[in-house]
Amino acid sequence: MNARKTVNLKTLSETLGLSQTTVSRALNGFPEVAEKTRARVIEAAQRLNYRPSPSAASLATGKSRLIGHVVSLSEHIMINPHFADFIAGAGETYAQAGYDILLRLAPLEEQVRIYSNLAQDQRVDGVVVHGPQTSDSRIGILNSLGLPFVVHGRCDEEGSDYSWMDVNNRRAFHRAAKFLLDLGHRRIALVNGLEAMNFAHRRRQGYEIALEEAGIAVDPALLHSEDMVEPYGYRATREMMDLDDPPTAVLVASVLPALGVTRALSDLGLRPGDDVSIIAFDDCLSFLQSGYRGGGREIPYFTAMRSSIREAGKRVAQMLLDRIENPDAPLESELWEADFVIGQTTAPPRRR
Amino acid sequence: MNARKTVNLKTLSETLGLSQTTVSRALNGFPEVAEKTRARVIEAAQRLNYRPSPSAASLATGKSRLIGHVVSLSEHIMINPHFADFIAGAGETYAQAGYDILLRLAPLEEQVRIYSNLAQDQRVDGVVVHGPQTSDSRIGILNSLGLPFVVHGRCDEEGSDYSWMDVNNRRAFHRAAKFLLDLGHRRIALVNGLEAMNFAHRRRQGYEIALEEAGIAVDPALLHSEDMVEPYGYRATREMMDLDDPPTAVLVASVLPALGVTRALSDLGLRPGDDVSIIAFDDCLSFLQSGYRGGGREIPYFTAMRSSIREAGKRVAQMLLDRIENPDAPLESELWEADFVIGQTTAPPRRR
DNA sequence: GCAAAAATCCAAAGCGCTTTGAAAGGCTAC
DNA sequence: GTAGCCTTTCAAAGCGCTTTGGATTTTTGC
Repeated sequence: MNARKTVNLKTLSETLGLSQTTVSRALNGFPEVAEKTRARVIEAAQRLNYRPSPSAASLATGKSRLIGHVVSLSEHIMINPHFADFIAGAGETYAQAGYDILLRLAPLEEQVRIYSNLAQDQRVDGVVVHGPQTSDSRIGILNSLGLPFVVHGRCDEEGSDYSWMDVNNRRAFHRAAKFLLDLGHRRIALVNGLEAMNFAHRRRQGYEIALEEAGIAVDPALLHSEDMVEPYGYRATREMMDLDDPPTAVLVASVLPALGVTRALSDLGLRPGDDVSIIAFDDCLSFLQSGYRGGGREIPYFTAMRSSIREAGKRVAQMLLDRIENPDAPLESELWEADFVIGQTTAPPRRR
Repeated sequence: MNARKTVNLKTLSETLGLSQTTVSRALNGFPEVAEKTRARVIEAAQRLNYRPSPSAASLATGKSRLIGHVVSLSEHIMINPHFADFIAGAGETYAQAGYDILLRLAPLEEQVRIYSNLAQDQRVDGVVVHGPQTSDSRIGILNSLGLPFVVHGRCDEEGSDYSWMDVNNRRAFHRAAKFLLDLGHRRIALVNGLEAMNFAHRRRQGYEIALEEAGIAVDPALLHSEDMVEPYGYRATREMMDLDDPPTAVLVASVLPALGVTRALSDLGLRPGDDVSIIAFDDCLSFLQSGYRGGGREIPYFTAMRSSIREAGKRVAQMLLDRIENPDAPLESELWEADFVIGQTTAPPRRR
């Protein structure tokens, strides 16, 4: 009825016959207000549908309750589809804590400037760094800006310390390669992500170490490094299967290009597993997932290294919120091991 | 050197020997300031790296330069992957105009409340409505809140008027079904999206009208309606191919389930096109795209109805920004026609 | 040359919140 | 009863911007 004008602290406190100070403190849980008063205040606030203005609060406190995610469109002018799942996880955590996501698209080379601006403007309370390169200038800048941040992944830069959460990509790929080697494969291809990205770099290391341990030389013709999309897997596979000595197994950086790999094989009349083995890194992308959540009865399609990127989003978000709450706490980092699941796409190599 | 404390309007105006008013107006392009003064002000602002505080500006003007996107996690607890591409388009438009995205995850049933809060808090200057249902309560609320918004899609609710941008889904599916009918198919399946969504509802209408025109009864056994993910296409296809009278062609709501359809066929030793025709709605998802941007030489894989969801994002964002600039302008709406492209997955039905 | 109009610029009042520093009220202890 | 100590509440000063309603200066018109 009388919700004509939106009620603010002033009118609320006048209604209650209290000062703005007391009302503000009552609502923000300060100890120096009598519980009885607090109850009165809270009741009135709810009844009058009072909500503090975020911009006013932000101006007064310097906190925006916004978390920055600056993402770059990758080569194909797209948002990395893995990002959607990451953000789904992170967003859930933020929502519970009363934070929102501020999303900005910007090419990598502008991100340093953007972080500076976001920090100076106090537009966000913290940021998540996506897709760290092997050596990444964003880290140093963020540290010097004093803006809380957590890196999803790592970079190998010495010196500056920072919070991060990563999957043990090197070990995962080492293990997968070893699995194929143990099956008897000798010609193993790596359809990797962009190796400027640190995660891809590490995956390659794992792969190479395994080959080395088996006394097998790395063949550049079996190495690919691109954005992890479906057509890439297709193209790479078609190329390699044309070689004189084609691979008998393929290690793929994501289920997305792995789909391309299977499509290529299918075009060639080959069957994954029987003819060519495939192991993919499975980020548990929700729109591709099959039989993972569903009780585990079904045999998954791909043999895979598996780690939910959505769970990673949750965890990174939580780490960041913790840092924001407590900026002086020691830096944290977490390394997750990927699961290894055996599906239908691996078998010993076919005899020639 | 003296960048100790961040420079604000006050210090900047003192440095210049001007009032805050003049400096503010000079920077915001008001006409009543001499061009010479304006130049001086702008120069000084840049030199001192002055940036107006967003929260202060927001408090003073009531504008946040934030666009709200409230998205619900769909049944599979995921962000719809189509959304990522939409936001990639929209984000580009926003970035150019100096807006950011405020992203919030929330189940559909909470969105009405959330919109009310966002409006009351003046946290966003406008919102994009995603995934409109056939009858959607969000529209009415937004209109009564006076918060500028544009709907991606439409709802069929009478009465309340609103801005929207949609693809002509009914016509696209009508045309695709007709194409299959003309090829001689009589058993055509529809692997649709969730029919609570208006777009899916309209697609089904197009499909049914085409069948009706051809004098063919709709067979419920050939109708599916679920979240558009890969395993869904797989499962639906496996089920239908087990029928006594299996379909000879499938109309699929997205390339994602279409991948599942091909996987199912491949498992059955059937080839898309030769054995079973497939037409998919292709949103030009960037991570699946093949040979679309690349000059058009290659024959696309799927025969498809095609409309870039990324371009839709761009357009919707622009429409929203226009509305925010000029809230009293007449409502706009746009209906896009999908392209129809012939790929490798359609052929006349195989003779029995 | 002078009144009127136009062009510039300014002081101060918000916007709605948090927080400092102090006052008032209520209680205990002697 | 009153000094002293919590407890509870408050007035007022920001936070950094925009904007209203003048004031001042310059230009224009005749």
